[in-house]
Amino acid sequence: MSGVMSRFLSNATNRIDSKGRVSVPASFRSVLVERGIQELYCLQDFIFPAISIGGPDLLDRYERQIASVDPFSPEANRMSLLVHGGGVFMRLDAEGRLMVTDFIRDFAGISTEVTFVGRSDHFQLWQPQAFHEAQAAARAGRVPRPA
Amino acid sequence: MSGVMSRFLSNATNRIDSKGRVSVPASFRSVLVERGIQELYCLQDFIFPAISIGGPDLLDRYERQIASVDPFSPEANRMSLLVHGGGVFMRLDAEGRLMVTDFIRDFAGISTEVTFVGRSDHFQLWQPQAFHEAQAAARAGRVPRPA
DNA sequence: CCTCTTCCCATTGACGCCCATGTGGTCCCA
DNA sequence: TGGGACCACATGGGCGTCAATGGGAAGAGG
Repeated sequence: MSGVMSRFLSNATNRIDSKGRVSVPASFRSVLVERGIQELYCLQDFIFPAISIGGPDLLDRYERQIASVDPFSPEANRMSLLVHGGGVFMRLDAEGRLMVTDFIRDFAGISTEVTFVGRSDHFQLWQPQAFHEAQAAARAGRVPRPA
Repeated sequence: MSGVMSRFLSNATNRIDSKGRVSVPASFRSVLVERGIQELYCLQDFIFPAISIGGPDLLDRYERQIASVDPFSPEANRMSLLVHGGGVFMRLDAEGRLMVTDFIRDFAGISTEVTFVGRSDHFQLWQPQAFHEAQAAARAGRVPRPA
């Protein structure tokens, strides 16, 4: 069971409440539990107007990439600006909700609803219509336009 | 808990008050406590218009970097000028605020608001708009890929 | 004597923690 | 097979706590 279930799949759209919270889909939450993920690392996607969310290992992978070049080089400085300066740790509340901060709203263009999209080892937050359009574009075989 | 959190991550923008003080984000302050950092070493970033802040170990790392290049090169000369001639020690007040001196204002172009940017082992002070532009530019460049 | 700094306290708004409600779906049983 | 109890999950909101901010007053230094 755990083998198949322990990855983020499919998508779901939930509403943001008056306090700016949104429920993470239960199927995603169970994956987080199976993977032992308690701290969520959130990062602006490099291509799409979406927020990528995963465990601390997601950050580790980017840091290994940064470590592979000269740490004082402009290249490392630039990557750190994105990965460290643009990333945030968050945690869910007791009911499995997360705060939709301005950081998320502004970058993803989210206002009242959030679409959760599974990406196997992590998941993403999208503005619902933007997700549908990106998916339609992908289905048509065209190259999606970056933000 | 402390393992994951004990690095500077994400960004936040705070206001400078009439006395020229600004609150360091609580998440950054807790990292300073975990690392036992009481004296803050501040210097100009080599690439961006930003002030880098960390513990005394930050100075050590920069000195090692200078030592690793030809000591008579223009590059080493320039770095030494910034690190030794431009660096300054500061401490926070009881409420966790720091004074925004002219040294900081002039170099970073800061006037009324400061953006704190996490850089893992240190953090930086940016003029808010400049930070957003630098991040957008970094994202538009070559994309870091997870290992 | 005046200015700049440091220490202290007040305010307020945001966030975390908690419990309540509603709704859709499922399972059981008549 | 239709009805009803039950349950999981999404959602709503109260309330206490803490961070960010503002400003007064005492102290140091020119």
